[in-house]
Amino acid sequence: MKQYTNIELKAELENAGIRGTAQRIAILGFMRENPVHPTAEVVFEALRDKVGSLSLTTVYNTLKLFVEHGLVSMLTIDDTFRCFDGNVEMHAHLMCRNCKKIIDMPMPREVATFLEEIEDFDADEVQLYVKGICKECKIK
Amino acid sequence: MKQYTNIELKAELENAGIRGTAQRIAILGFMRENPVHPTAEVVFEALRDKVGSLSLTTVYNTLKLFVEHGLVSMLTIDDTFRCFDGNVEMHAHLMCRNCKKIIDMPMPREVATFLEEIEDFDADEVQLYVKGICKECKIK
DNA sequence: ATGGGTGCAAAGGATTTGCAACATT
DNA sequence: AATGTTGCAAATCCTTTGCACCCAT
Repeated sequence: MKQYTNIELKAELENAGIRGTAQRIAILGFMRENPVHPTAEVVFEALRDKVGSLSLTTVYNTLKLFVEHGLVSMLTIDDTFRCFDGNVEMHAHLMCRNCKKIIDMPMPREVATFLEEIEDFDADEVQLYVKGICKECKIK
Repeated sequence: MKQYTNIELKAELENAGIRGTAQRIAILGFMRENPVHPTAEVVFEALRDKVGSLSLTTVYNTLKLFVEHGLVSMLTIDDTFRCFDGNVEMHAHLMCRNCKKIIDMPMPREVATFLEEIEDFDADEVQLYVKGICKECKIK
């Protein structure tokens, strides 16, 4: 997994037009380096001991800010939790109904074409969500 | 818009394995006859004066029950509201970020193929969500 | 010193749950 | 009678907000 330096992360934040504070660098670093789909709570628990000072409020506010600046995306695949994705490239998601694991998949090519063909609508985001049961849960 | 008789609605409920009470018939009728994507609150406001007795709690519980029995589907296109769709055929949704209107679209054919090709995962639902700005909001 | 950032505590809001009354078989 | 259904009120949970303090420029 690619590692990012604080310098790189700070530059990315400033390129996006926001200040590179310690909390933001830590949160962006976590999102970039971990190919998971964490909730704000998960990000907070992962970083609370690694960052000098960090509150759950800041994680919520920061992730929201990151979404507004296109640094991360928000997934609404499940109505019971809100999670985030540090990979903003267009891709699809599978979610296991049993273990709630979210798996990345390439987006079918035709979806990009579909987007371009939509009339009378300025699309800026597309999400393809598939739900079902993953292999591990099926075995049990 | 197709009209449904109470007899038809009751039969549909009973086919799904649940009792056809007055509240359920009214809610299912509303979902079938209105090609909108209402929240529980909207369904409640639309029916509260038309049904002898109806509570918001019952609307919540009933829509949840309907989803479990495949009578309606739940959309998670927006993280700030949960809405439902009386059309359970596979199709895509566009949502305007400004007016929050949700528009139905045919699902790109390749998505069905994509579903079949997924390995090690038993898919049972797919949602394609597109967000952007609708024509009416763009004009303003 | 000024504007933005953080974090605590409190508020907010949507949804669910406990439970008693009610309806249906 | 027994079981399922409804609806009120209360509880719950996630997220946002108000505000005082802090930091960086």
